[in-house]
Formats: sequence, structure tokens, C-alpha cells
Amino acid sequence: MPRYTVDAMESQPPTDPKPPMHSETPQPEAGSAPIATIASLAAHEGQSVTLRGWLYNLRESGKLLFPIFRDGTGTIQGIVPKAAVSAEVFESIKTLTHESSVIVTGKVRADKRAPGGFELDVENVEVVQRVPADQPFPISLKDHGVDFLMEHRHLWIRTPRQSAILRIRATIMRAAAEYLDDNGFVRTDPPILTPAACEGTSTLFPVDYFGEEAYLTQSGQLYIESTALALGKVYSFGPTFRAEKSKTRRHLTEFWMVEPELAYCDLDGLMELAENFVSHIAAQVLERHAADLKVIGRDPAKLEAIKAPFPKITYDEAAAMLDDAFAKGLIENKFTYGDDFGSPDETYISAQFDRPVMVHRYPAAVKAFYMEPDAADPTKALCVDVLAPEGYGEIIGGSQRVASYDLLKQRILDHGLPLEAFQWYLDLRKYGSVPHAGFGMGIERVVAWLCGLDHVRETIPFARTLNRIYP
RNA sequence: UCCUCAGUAGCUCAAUGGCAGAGCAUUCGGCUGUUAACCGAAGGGUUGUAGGUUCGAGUCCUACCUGAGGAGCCA
Repeated sequence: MPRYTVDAMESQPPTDPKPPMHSETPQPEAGSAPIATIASLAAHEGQSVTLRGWLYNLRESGKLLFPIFRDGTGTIQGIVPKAAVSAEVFESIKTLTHESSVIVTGKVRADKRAPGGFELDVENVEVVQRVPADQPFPISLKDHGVDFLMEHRHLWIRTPRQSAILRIRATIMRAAAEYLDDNGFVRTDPPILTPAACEGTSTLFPVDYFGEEAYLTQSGQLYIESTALALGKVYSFGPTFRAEKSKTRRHLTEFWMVEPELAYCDLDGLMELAENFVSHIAAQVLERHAADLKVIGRDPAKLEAIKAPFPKITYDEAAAMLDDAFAKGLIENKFTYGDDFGSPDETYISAQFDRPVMVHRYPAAVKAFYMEPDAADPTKALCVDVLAPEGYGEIIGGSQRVASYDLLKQRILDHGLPLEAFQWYLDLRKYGSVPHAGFGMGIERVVAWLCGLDHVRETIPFARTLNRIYP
């Protein structure tokens, strides 16, 4: 039997020398133009470069061709006068079809007429694969319907707007991880296959686990509570699954969540983390994606406003705002005190602020069993929802967790949950329980909000929604 | 699960109960600065499915299918 020691270790051996992050791009042959990306063309003004990409569009005017190339980093228009190239090359470009893959050589030239400031005087085009003309690329430059685009998502992502969104998504995920990594958090990802519901049983995807019923995780929270008590500050970052039959612009059945969890942390500390965390992410998007924000038509001023501290109001204050709004006829439905906020309620509350608003201390009765009651008013839970502006709704939900063994056990029983499934979770309160807190942030809602999108299905490469699991 | 809306050419959409149309895409022709280029021509249809009303249905009625976005629930 292998044995595992838990003895304290001496300091760790030095780490290996840093391996390269990625392989080098193939070196060009001697004498040929260096390989460049479209995003970096400004550094090559006046030089001949080689671009490797695809034909995005082709316009022509008599004996002038205007092919637009894309390479994943951007687009650039080439110009091909008939007299400038051989008859074979001219004809080859003239008959190019949308999305044919090409290796282009040309000289970079600044031009005021070009949207990006540069054009490419094309010298040669090597066609890697020509899209057959009788089976053209299905995504045209004109409008398409949602159904058609989602059915062709694998091709839709090639369009400039979708590519820009995916680049911003990557930065948002990177900035989230980076903030936590730089602030002493240890990434501890929980399992995706889980034996029982975290909070209930109705919203999970069941899977067959060698004849036993298991579920896809709907939150790693319970697991990272245990890693937090082991490592102090931890986070998880991964996909989560909800089988809810929600059909709205804010819902996916599979989405990504980042969940920090901290030992020795209370609700105030958690809220401070949340606002700094979100501010850092917004700042990174602004810093790295001016061009992409322009492509998607997002006003950077909306992101510039996202700076800590965020406004913080209690549930009671939010409820009073809704009552006031109803009295003035600003919202349709009267809010019932004690209920959770509905989607229109959240939209109204968040619309009163230019940055995310933090609503804390909801009635314990409408919140999850693991939330710590407020000592000052035990009918309230020490929890916080962060509502994004512009109607994007809840992007973060978090709380201080119940620290007492007896109270947590009672809560599990009160919620009709099977005690045996939570035995390990109760252990956390048996062995060195401390005040601890954490939150979960839905990546897709943050992407939709920061990008100003009207639907989360554009925020993830392949969205999984109620009626769609293809492609 | 409920409510609302939609389904016509490859795509986006027109068509008072009376001949099935346009733009884009594709093919052919024209144009030396186009910016979703433009101009001319051609090909392209089981109007989601099944019934029904009618002299006649893309259009009206019934059921079903598919999709959309809103509620609930959530991030």
C-alpha cells in the first residue's frame, strides 16, 4: 500500500527553469518577408511582411482588387492593382472565395483612408485552401437570425465582433485569476462530478457514475470551504451546470464561475474583496481592449466608471427603494417585503447607480441554508448580491458561512436535506471552525455586461442553452 | 411549467383571401480607391408539419413541431 505523509516538509526544491510559454513561430526562409500579425502591423510600416490568415471580404473596381484579410488578431485591407502582380496571382486573388485560407505577402503602408490606419500592398498570395464557390461560407456580411448563427456557431466565431468578444472574455478570466493569484489565493478546483446536490436537487444534470447516480456540479462552494480551511485563501475557477429551464438572455445551462473563499473573513471583508476584484477586471479590459471595444461598439466610459468603492445598501433599503418606485409609478409590480427580488426589481435597483451596487443582508428565509445569520438581526443573512448596471442583473452572490456545527446541522434538517450527504461538510464545523466567507461570480454575465451585449450566448465559444447543444 | 411572438429562395425579409417577390450570397459581364462598394444579367421555391374553411389559402381556423424572449429560479 502506498503511504502518504502529512509531515511538514523542508522548503521546496527549486523549481525547474522556466519553460517557454509557447513554441516559436516558424522562422521565415532567408530572404522572404518576416511573419507578422495584423495587430502588430504598425511596427512594420514600410516593410514587406507575411500574414497567415483568411480572406474576410473581397471588393473589386475594374483592375483593382481590395481583399480584406483577417488572421485572428484583426483585419487589414490589401490592394492589388492588376499591373502590380503577375496575371496568375491577380486571377487567383480575383476568384478567391470568402474564408479561403491564404498566406499573404505585402508591404505595410500607412493610409488615412484605412479604418485601422494601414493597408497592405499585396505582392503575393499563396492559397492554402480555396473554399468551393458552389458551397460558399454561410456567414455573410449581412444580417442573420439568431437561430442560423447559433446553428453555425463554429463559423460565426470567425467574424470580427465575435472574435473581439472572445478575446475580451479571455482577458476577464485572466484578470480574475491574476487578481486572486496576486493576493495570496490558492487555486483549488473542486470536482465536477458530485455525489449530491449542494443546495437542492431539482436543478442538476444527472450522470450515470458506474451504475450510481451522480450529478454535474452546480457550485464548488462546499468543497472550497474545506480547501479554505486547509489553505486560508482559495478559489475555484471552472464550469458549472444548471438544469433549470430558464430561457432568458442571462441564462446558460453550462457556465463558468470563479469562486473565492476565505477563512477568517466576514461579510465586510468579502464585500471589499468583491469590489476590488470587479474593479481590477474592468480596468484590465479597458487597458487591453480599446480596439476590441470599438469593434463591438462599447462605450469605454461605462467601464471607466467601474471603480471601488461600490455603493452598498441593505435589503431593507433596497425594498424601500422599490416601494418608493411603485408609489411613483416607476415599476409595475408592488414588491412584497420578505421576498427575494425578481428580475425587474433588480433591474430597477441597479439602474439607480452607474457602477455595480452591493445589496446585503437579505431575509434568511429566502437564502441558502449555509449562510450565517446576522447577530444584530437573526432573521437576516450575512449575504451580498452584486447587481451590475444596465439591467445585467446579479453577477456575484456571496455570503459569510454558518460557522456553528449545531446551527448548520439544524439548517440542513430544516431544508429537508439528507444529513448523511453533508457529514463531511459538517466536519468543517467540528474541527477548527472559523468565520469564513466567499462568493461566486458568473463569468458570462460579466462578459455580457462589460461588452454591453444583449445576450450571454455570445460570451462563450459554444453556448449551452435550454434548446441547444449543437454544435 | 406559464405567457407572448415568429417560421416564405442558401441568408435577411416583402406579398388586401386572387400570377411566389426584393436585397444579399452564387455564376457571367462592367468599372483604377472600394469601405456590408456599385451597375447590368442569369440560375435559385413542397411558403415548418398534418388537417380544415373557401371557387380559390403564404394569408383564415384547429392541432402539432421548431425557434425566440419574458416570468418563475438563478450566476
